This record gives sequence, C-alpha cells and structure tokens, in this order.
Amino acid sequence: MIRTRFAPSPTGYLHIGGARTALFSWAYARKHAGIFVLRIEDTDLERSTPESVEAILQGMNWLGLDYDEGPFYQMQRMQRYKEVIDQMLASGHAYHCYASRDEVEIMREQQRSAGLKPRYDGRWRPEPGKTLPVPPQGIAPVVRFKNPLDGSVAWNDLVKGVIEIANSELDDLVIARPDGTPTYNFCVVVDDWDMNITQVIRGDDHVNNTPRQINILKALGATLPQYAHVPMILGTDGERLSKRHGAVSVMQYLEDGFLPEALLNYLARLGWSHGDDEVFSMTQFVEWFNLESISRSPAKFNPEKLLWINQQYLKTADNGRLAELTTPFLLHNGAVLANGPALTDVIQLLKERVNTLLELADTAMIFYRYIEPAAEQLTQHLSPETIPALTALTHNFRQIDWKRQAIQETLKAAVAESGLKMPKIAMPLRMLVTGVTQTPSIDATLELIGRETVIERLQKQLAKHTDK
RNA sequence: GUCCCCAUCGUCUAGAGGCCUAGGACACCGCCCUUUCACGGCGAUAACACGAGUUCGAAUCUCGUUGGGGACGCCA
Repeated sequence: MIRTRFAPSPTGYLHIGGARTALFSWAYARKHAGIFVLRIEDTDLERSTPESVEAILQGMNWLGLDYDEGPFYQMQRMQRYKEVIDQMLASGHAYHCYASRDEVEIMREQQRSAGLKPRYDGRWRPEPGKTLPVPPQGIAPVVRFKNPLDGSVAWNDLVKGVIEIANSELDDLVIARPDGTPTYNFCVVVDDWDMNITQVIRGDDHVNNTPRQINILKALGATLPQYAHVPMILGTDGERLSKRHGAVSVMQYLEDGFLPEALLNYLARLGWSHGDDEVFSMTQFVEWFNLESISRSPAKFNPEKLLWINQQYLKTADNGRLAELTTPFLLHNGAVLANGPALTDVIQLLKERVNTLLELADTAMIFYRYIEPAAEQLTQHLSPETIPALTALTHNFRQIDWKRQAIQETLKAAVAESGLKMPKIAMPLRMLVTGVTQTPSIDATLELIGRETVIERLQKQLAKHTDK
C-alpha cells in the first residue's frame, strides 16, 4: 500500500511552493490508490500558531487536496519521541552533549573562517578508549545522534536519481533539546516510520536532511521509505520564493479571483509535464502523474500563464457556479444585483473576455451601477451629426422586439439612414448607456440592460447635452 | 568557504544517439475577424551556456569551465 504525506509546519499560511508539494504528494497517493496523510509539524513552539494550522487546512480545502489520515500533530506525539530517544540512548546510538550553544557557535565560527564546513566536532561523543570531559554541574545536555563516521549514504531519489553523500560530511545532529523536546529531523524519522510512509515527497530544500534521516532510520532498524525531492519554485526574478518575496498564500489567489482548478493545473504544469498537454483536469492529472516526469531544476513562477489558464477554465465553467463565486466581488464593488439583469446572463456574456473573477465582477458592474459619462467624454463622442441619429435611434428602440438581433438591425438601419459610420453611432451609444467606452458587443449589452433603462438613460443624457 | 543538485526560446517545457534545418504553451510582435475592448483564427521573432572528448553521427553519453538553486541551527 502506497502511503505519502504532506508535512507542513504551521508557521504561516499555505504558500504556492507548499501547495505544489502537497499536490504532487496527493496525486501520487491517488494515482496508486494509496493513502495521503496530513501531518502538522508544530514542534517549533515559538513560531507555530493555531491560526497557521487553520490557514493551511483552509488552503488545502480550497484546492480540494483531501487527506485520508490526519491531521496528526507532532506535539501530541511527544511521549513516543521520548520513548525512541531513550531507546537510542540505551542502545548507544545517541549520547548527551554538554556543549553550550555559545561553545558550539564559536566552534562553527572558527571552522567557517578556516574555510571549512561548520560541523559539531564530536567532543562529547563517546568512543572506545576515549576519555570524555566531566559533565558540568547544573547544565542540562542535549541529545545528539551518533552518526556513522565512515562510508556514505546513498539513495535513489525518485526524481533526481542516485544521490550519495559521505558520512564525513555529516555531523552528530541534536535530536533532543535540553528540555527533552525532540527536533525536526528526529520527529520526521519517527513519524515517517510509525506512519508507514512509503514515499517521502518533499521540497528540494530537504535533500541535505535525507542522509541524516536515513542514518537514524537505519540505527532504528526501520525500513527506509523512498524519497522524491521536487525542485523549488522561484519568483519571476529567479530568486527563491519566500514569505517576503512573492510567496503569497494560496488563499490570495482566491481573493484575486482565481479558480482552484486553474491554480492546480498551473502548479501541476510547473515542473512537471506530460508531453505537450497544458490544460487538463485533476482526474486526468492523477492518471498521468509520475515522479519521473518532474523536472530536476527549479522553475520560475509565471503569473501571465496562470492568468491564461484561469481564463481557459473560466470560459468553460458553469454560469451558475461562476455567478455564485462572483457575487462576493460584486457586492464588494457595491453592486445591487436586484437592480440589474440575471447574473448568469451577464456572466455568459462576459466570461470569455476576462482572466479572473475579479475582472469579471469589475466588467459586470456596468449592469448593476450606472456611472454617468464624464463631460469630456460627452464632448468627445457627441457631435451635431450624432445627436439626431441617437435621438432617432432612441425613438426606434421603443418599437422593436427587445432582442439582440433586432437591436442590431435597428442599429444598422440607423447607420444607413444617417450616413454615419457604425462607430460614430455605437461608441456614443455605448458611452451614454453604460458610462464607459469598452463593453461587449453593444446589441447584447443593451439587451441585457433592458429597454426601459436604455431609453431612460439615453433621453436623460441627450437632453442634458442639448440644454448646453 | 564546504557539500549536494541542476542547466533547451524572455518564461514553463517536449526531447531518453540518427525521426531535430529542435516541437508545444504563455508573453511579445504582425495580419485577419470586428462596432470599442476582448475571444477566436493565422503568422513571425526566439533556445540546445561554453570547451574538450566518446561515436560514422550528440540537445541527448563522459569530463572540465561557467552560471543557477539548495543546504551547512538546540527552525522546520
């Protein structure tokens, strides 16, 4: 049975990078009819917050990344971690280290200035025939893992291929703090082991933790999971995405009017490919998904393409659903929906023309709030020739069947009658009725706005102009 | 600094020795459609980082250089 997991630390919202890792991990489990586990790594008491947990859950929920087990909280597994630490102490795989933080820092500083990789020097590491320093009084020790000195650790990474790291590059990492609380690398190991995780799919930034974790797992006599490290997502400028650098919350995309399936599609396509396929459903994605097709290099986030994909989904989305999703944006804009045409009709007319729901709501506003044209627009578009034509048009509008087709015919007739070019009539008409000069085709727009309103506005504006 | 990973159009990528005078998508540019703005259609510009090998033949294999990313915490 395939078992994967997503293990965020609740120190902030769910951002793009985390969402993509979760997506891949989720898709792998779904593809293999396995189990997707959610685990909250909240051992950093100082930075973990319940709000962050909530935000992460919310983000995953919005994206539809459902989990089969969890959320498990590491803070609730303390007993288990302590048990394993004691076990390792007893078996000699771990030992107490009394070196203070400052002491270790000085050690590292010296190594750094000597051009070396900063590492713990093993001063408290017990070895046969070695005399350890005398433990200082009143100081609680940390527990360090006794990492092998020789040889190397290698694994076949499911996305990157074989990776080998010499044990001499590793040092004895701290697995428990003086107060007994375990550290990240240790909790992960115990959890992945206890939860029978078969594939650890996580960000590239964990590659360097993997050999340490493998060593601990081996010391524990556990079966090793397979590892798959997915490359990072970079900002537009090639810089790593971080909290203060474009790594916005996935919920920001909800606020910006993106559809979750569009974001998911974009994220899936970022660093993973299935031939030339660009737009595909999650069902299709799960069917196609494989770790080997994940690219091995980091990818830059491209907002334009996300916008394009969102548009693709908007075009084919159900009008009722879009109406529901767009309503909050419209209300935020101050729209009174009862004062205009049915929202689904408006959406049908607009959804092919916009990139986001936000944009959809903005363009839909012409149907729900009338903004009178500005004076300079009036003088720009109204002229002595157009006014009579528009007046006649207003009159003709009373006679016809108020349908797009008939409106269009009436417009054409007005063009023929007046000898003016179509834009000379359509533009001022558009402006007088909607207050703006950019709308969908004028006949459809007028149809939706409704005969009474159209005529009323035309009369008012034309009267205003002739007064002057 | 040390270690790990990576390297095809501006961006995301296809490409697993001959199918590549390198394909697709976004963006950009041009044309068409058009009643404005879009949608759509058509087209153009644009890349195998560099240098050595291996091979009859290399974007694909090897090595080096350069460049990018990651990691070096009692954070996760």
